[in-house]
Amino acid sequence: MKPKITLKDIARELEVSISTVSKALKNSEEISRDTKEKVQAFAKLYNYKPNNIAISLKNKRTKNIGVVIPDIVHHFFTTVIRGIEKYANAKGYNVIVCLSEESFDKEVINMEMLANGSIDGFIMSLSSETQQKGDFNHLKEVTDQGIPVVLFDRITNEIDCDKVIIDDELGAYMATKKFIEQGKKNIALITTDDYLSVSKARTQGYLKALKESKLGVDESKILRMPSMEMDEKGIKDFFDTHKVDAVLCVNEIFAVYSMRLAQQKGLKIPEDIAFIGFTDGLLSKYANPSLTVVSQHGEKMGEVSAMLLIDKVESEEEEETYQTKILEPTLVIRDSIFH
Amino acid sequence: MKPKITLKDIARELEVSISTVSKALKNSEEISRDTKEKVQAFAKLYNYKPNNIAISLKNKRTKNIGVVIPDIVHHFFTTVIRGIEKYANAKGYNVIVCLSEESFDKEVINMEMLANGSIDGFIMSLSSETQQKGDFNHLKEVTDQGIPVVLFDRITNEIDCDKVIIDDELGAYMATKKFIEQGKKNIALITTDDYLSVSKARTQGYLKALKESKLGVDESKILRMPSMEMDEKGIKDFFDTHKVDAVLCVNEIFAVYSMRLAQQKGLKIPEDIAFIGFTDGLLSKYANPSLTVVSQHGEKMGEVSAMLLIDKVESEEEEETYQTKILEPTLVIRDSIFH
DNA sequence: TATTAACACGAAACCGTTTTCGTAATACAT
DNA sequence: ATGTATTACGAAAACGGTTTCGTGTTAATA
Repeated sequence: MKPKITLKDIARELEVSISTVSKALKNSEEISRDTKEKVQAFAKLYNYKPNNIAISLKNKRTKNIGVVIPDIVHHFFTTVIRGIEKYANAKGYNVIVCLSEESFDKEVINMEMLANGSIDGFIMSLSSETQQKGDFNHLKEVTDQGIPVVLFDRITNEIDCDKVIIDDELGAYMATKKFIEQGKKNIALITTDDYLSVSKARTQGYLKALKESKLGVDESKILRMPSMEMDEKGIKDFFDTHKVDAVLCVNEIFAVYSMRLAQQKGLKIPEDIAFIGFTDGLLSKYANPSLTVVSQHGEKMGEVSAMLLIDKVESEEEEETYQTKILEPTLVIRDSIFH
Repeated sequence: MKPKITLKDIARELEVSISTVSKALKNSEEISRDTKEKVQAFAKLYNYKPNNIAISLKNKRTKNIGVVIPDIVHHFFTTVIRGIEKYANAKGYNVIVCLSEESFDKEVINMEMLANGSIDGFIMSLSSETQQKGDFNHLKEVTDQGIPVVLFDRITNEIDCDKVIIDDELGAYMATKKFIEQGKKNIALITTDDYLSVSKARTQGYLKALKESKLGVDESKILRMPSMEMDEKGIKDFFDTHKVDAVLCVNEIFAVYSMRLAQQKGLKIPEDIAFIGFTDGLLSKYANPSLTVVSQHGEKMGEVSAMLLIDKVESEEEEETYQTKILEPTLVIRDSIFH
């Protein structure tokens, strides 16, 4: 056991003052060549590394960023984290991940834990419960304290801060349009309740495309699930009672599961029924047939979020100007539709 | 903007000393009823929360744990993180996640960043490069400094610390045995080079089961990929040149991709060819047919790791006794084999 | 030789807490 | 009236750094 060595230790051993050691290690002009060499050699020998906590306390900067997300097992969020990590690490920041698990209370608790000095800023995506409740006081408190926040994907307009989203409406619009172009007539949508900002936007895109076409909207072809969680029975019932030849799903799990149901009914994909999902995850790529998806570019989203946050954290002036970056979704064509 | 309030602020406003405020907030017996009430009311009114960084510096405890893993997009690791989060959060700890991305250098850099006071201990799974190099000095340095480390899944015997693994050999043994019982004669293994501790153990389990049976080992039926990364061509070539009726894969991606290849050749699963993978992820569950897997119980692994680590962190005596927890793998039977 | 500038370093404050120890003021016993 | 407990609080050190400012010594200048 060789415990960490401190400035004080070096100062004692070398019989100089702590300030001299500190300056010598920073190569300050104030210190003589001799002393600097002596101190630096000693520090190197004993592998001196400054204590991050002490520096944080002094600088009031932790070089940590807090990420609060609903879930980590969903592929989309993991790619976002990867993007955040990538950018943040390159800038010398660490990432503290907290999971709200779609719970409002956990989101609040996690934010409070981190807001007391542990982090320089937040990157977050709201839990479904928070979006449902519409209570954003915990966010307001944090921004009021001058802690920068970046919201991504699941955002709210009630908080003034930087935001990063993809154009969910456009994504759904593109997908639906694709179905229409390919001659599909009965296009279903499997989504969730509108309290989830992304589901709402996607539903709008779907509706928009249908309204623009001669097909028109048939509300009965929209299945609204209570949450993003899988409900096998709900989907099964829907397929047993509705005849459709194309399905747009707000995530990939709904889509892949639906594909399996269709196959069990003996339907051919994409001839009899075609599928498009959201989120370009492993599931879509390795499904059988592979699933066409609207890619949300999670990694890019993470990078952009981290960039916005770190810019704010490191900018001296506290400008009160916020931007919303809207990323373009792209359609990744695979075997679940014609091509 | 209302910035955070400190003890000093309260002391100034109430015209008492900082120590009195500190004690009053802790309900110390030393302080009179009146003063305590006054201070506590004031603190509540201005929403005083102690600064974590200052407390960390004082206590030499951060209540942060560092998690260094090769990748976050793999389902297994995300479930482990979730398990860690769950336990750690319940104990009041935050989780700092760093990704090595299978790179030795990144692993070293991340550990060094965190080891200088940012965390109370590490939970990690080694990068493939680290296992390949066999260089564990960065781990040794950390443990030498008295920072507790828990290794999970991808471990090494060269470091004395707590470890959590599943019995990979047993898992592979169980899976192979299952194939044999079901009458499969040509059982292939798709694995990686042996430098990955888990692949090595799984290969041993596979070999053991075959040796025990009358089938015996046929080395040509083992495909060793250079890494856990997908190499579509490698697998395709293997299937084009080998006739097999059962395949054990060390991860789910290899398995799901192999299943698709088999289906493209017109083979029936599981009649003509059966599949078992490792890692019980979304992919296995939603594959078509669904994939039988050896479950690694990632979440449990995370919980156990966090428990071991926090126990060490919070124990006063620095016992030099380490344990290795070996979790039992379980076979999750799905449609890719008979049942 | 007296004055000044440059150099090299140390003392001390500070970041926000916790905690030990000392002490003034009061109450009580003798 | 004197001595002793008890109460209620404050001063100060400590955690490990950074940074400002002051100062003694030497060297250069007038």
